[in-house]
Amino acid sequence: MRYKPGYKQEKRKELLYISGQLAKQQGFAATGVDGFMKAAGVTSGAFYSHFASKHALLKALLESELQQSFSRWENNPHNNPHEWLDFELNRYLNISHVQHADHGCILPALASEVARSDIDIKQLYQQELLRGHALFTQHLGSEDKAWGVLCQLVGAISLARGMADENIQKQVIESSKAFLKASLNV
Amino acid sequence: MRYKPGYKQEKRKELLYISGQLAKQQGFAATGVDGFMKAAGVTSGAFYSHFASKHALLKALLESELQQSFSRWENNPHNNPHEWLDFELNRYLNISHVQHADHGCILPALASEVARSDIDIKQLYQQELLRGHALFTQHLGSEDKAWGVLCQLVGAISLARGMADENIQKQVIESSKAFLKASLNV
DNA sequence: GTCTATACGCGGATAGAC
DNA sequence: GTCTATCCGCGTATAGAC
Repeated sequence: MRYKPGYKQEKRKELLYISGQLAKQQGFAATGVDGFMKAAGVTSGAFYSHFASKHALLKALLESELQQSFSRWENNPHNNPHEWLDFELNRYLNISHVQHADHGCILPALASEVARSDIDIKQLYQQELLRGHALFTQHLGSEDKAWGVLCQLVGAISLARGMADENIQKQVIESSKAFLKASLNV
Repeated sequence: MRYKPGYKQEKRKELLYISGQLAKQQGFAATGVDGFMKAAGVTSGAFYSHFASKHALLKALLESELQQSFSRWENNPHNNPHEWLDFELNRYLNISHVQHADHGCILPALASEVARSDIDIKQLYQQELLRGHALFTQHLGSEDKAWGVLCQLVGAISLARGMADENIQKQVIESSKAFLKASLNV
């Protein structure tokens, strides 16, 4: 065998990482298989030895990215609710997240593409998001607040990314952050 | 002349209306010029006598749809802040809006496509959204609250649309609504 | 496992008849 | 103003050599 055992698994992870960046930046549907693979330094022919179809890539991508998001939330080092929330808000609602979608959360980047996908994509998405919601509920002490914060985070980044001026982008996320802090007396 | 004067303008409005529904449902980039025109009962050749390019259609679409959203907010019949907000929340955050994107607000449907568009699209988007923000500020008495509510509305619909089960969709928007009502003591 | 080459369809846009 | 026909590039996916 010309390739080490375990090579394929590592290569797959690498492809997912690079494709994830590109999908978040340019959109998943808008990027061709050629584009994804060119960014990873291989050709489109190689793609199909890792994924059955482009649809399969989207599913693997969502799973990988949502699990990473969950991990980040889980690894928040703070314990008391106030500090925990503050840490998340500062990490999520900042100008760098608005301007560099490729290194950001997949939720605001691909929400509308998931909304237009078929049922198995939505089920995966829902399942992972419910895990996130449970974690937020645990820290915020309320299911409503947990959804409220999640929706606010996604909405703020989504809206800010459409703005032409950086100052307006900042205004949106800073207002959103202030609104959340005032709303959650935790 | 075989066509009445004013015909072209009316036809353009009709094309915008139908294209808007399709763009919100399927995505703008994902729908071809053929698709838009087929829905309107004409062929792709006719398209180019109304719009210079597909890009020009997106711009016209955003302008038309955002002005409609603004009009809806403006025509809210209530005057006192509490009733005004209640009316908006009930209109925006309901299961029908989640499930029928084609008749809904353009913000959650095309936010990510605007984020990936060029500067003149973003400038138009920003300009119209700032008008909306000013209106919300006027009724809520706070710029932070106005952005907070706008972000929450967009985020809630965006997240809910990715959910596989209707019950979870309802949970998201009802929680979001409850969160907003609790946060805004207007 | 990755490469090149290729089949085949769809996308945006234009030309010319009516 | 709208139609049909068409150019050309890009997209997904497959076949076969290495």
